Amino acid sequence: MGIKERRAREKEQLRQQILSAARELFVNEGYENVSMRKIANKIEYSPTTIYLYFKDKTALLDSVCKETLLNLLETLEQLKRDTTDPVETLRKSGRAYIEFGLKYPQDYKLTFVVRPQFQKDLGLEEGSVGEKVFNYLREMVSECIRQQIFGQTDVETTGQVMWSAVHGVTLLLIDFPDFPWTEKDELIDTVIQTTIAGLKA
Amino acid sequence: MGIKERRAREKEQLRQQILSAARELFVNEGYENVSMRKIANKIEYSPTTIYLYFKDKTALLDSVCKETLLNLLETLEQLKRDTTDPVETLRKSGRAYIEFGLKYPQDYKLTFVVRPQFQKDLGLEEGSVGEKVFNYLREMVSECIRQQIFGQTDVETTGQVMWSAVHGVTLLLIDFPDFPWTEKDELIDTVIQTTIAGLKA
DNA sequence: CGTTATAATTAACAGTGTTAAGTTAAATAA
DNA sequence: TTATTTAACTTAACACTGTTAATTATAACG
Repeated sequence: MGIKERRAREKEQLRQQILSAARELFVNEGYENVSMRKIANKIEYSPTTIYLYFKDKTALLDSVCKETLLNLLETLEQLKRDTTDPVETLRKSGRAYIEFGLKYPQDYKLTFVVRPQFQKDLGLEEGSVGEKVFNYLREMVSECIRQQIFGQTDVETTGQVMWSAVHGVTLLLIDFPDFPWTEKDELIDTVIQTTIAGLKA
Repeated sequence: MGIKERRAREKEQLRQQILSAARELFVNEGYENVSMRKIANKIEYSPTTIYLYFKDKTALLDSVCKETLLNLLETLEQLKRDTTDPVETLRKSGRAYIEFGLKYPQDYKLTFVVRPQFQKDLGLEEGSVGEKVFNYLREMVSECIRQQIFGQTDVETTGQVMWSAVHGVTLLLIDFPDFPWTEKDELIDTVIQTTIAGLKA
């Protein structure tokens, strides 16, 4: 019965091929400017073949974003293993999050800005990768609160405040590259430190 | 020579008619889901007539956004006139900014997220409305620093930190409406207060 | 009235996401 | 091996999109 397995493997391979072609095009040319025919051309299949593997264009986008989030999650969890002080972990995580966004700006925007617009019910639903990323944030914040480092005592609100700050500065740096920002690293540090200081107060 | 004036007036009137039809549709159905034909239908003209008044769809979008920003600017400046305490002004301005974004989410995203991506030279360039909004923020922050309320002494960085926070929470609330946020008003207040507290420290 | 300028329209092009029907190729059964 | 069934893929088509060029209607001027 190795035949079925081989075929399943081949199917999975083509699925991956479609996915990486889509990612490359989405990232380089923007979701709106990439047509199904363009993706099909790139992988040398007919446009309709894609529909045998993905329900529609937004499902394709969804899969691309999921991969990206898994990537971010891995980076963050590695970081937690390497640090013990909760505030320091939070600080480093904030930095890692922002740097991830700046390193893959298109992916970041696709995941946190474009996707929710097209699939309002998805993004942070139960069991999703997005939820896992926020759960990671919850844990870190929760540890800070447990050790009575923060004045603010609500885990949810505290996490959301932190997320707002890093999300905001990430997008501003991405979207207005020509704005006379304070030197990038300094700005990022100040955003994080200010927010943490505010939470301590 | 009153004829020419009347015709110019009529032209301007139709221009405004197009603009407000476009705004209404953009806001209610989203830029992507509004076709030129839909706008044309609404004003009972042929689609191509629009092109006699606006270069293309993005130019139409541009005009809509500019109006929106002017609106925001006016709201903010009114607010400054009504308040004396600089920190209080800053707090209220942050609130007004966020509420503005939540009231016109499409406009907000188009102006601060989508548009800069496609028209890199626009958005905050010299003389633009966007620049004026940030200048407003500069003034307020500057006053706080002058009165030695903030520990942070750099006007630019301080303004950028503040902007990051409000921009971030605005977009998160817009893009993830189903996420279990802390009660909206409380979250907004906490974001602003935390950031201000952090800047004071 | 006839002429000229201008405003608005019709028809068309090249492209989009997506579906239904048709074709090819490979695996199974006889 | 040959016939049949099943899965994979493609072709053709639909109803849209933004936009342009050519054309017609309308109003102002000499």
